Amino acid sequence: MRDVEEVELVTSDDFDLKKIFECGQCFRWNENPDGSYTGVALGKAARVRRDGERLFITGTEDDVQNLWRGYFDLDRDYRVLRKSVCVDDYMRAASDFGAGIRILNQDRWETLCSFIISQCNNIPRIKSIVEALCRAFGDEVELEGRAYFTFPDASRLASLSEEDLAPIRCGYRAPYILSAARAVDSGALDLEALSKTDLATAKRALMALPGIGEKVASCVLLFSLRIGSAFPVDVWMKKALDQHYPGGFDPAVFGENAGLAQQYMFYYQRENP
DNA sequence: AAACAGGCCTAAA
DNA sequence: TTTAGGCCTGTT
Repeated sequence: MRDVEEVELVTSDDFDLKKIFECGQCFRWNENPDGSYTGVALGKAARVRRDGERLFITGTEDDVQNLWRGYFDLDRDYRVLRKSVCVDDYMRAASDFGAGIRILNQDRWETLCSFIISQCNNIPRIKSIVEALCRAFGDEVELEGRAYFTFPDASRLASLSEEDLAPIRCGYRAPYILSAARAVDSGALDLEALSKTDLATAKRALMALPGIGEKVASCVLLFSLRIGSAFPVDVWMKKALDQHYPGGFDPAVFGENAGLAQQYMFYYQRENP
């Protein structure tokens, strides 16, 4: 294995690789035996590792400035954000426990497609379907002598048939993927434009597509459109809310940080069932 | 073997 | 407006 160029990521305190990659927001990063993570995002394969307090990622300084800085949301101070969601004892505990989580700014189309796949599936299967999709239709990229595959563009999938998707074994989600791909490819659904609108507008536009409901739409808003008030509620979140807010709950108390509050609640619930 | 998994859709009250 | 059942597939 030849030496791979690597640069240091400068971060604030709240940056925990395990929590960031395993709090349910992404599906393409995997832990290595040494505790580093390898994954593919934004068209690049990369490995991220911790060395004490320091953090390194393969690639160039340009990659950090142009890709990873935004992807890892490095320009926001999560210690401040974390404090802002401590509205009660429960949230204090949850955000304490989840300290280190950051909300990634992921590719919009990849996020939409991945969360369509996520419905009624467990994480291992979501990951295996996404991986199969990339292997079949993405571009090959190399890292440390190994081949990885980028997430295929909407335009690449738009021309496919359900039969073409059969090998990835995504079941009844195949037509949903294709219709979303065609909507994005044709411009009927402009994800970048939606990222400049508000929660209600963006959510409505996404939910107009078949196979995209409240939950999937909310994940897309939060994880790729930078709409921080989005508050995805899945089965884990339902449990958490029933348990801690039996009288009902309005995420508006968190304002623009509702999504981050959701991540803390979700992670706390999953790790302490 | 039958139930279930990080939803969504449709039909029916 | 809310609720039940079905849906591809893989795993337990």
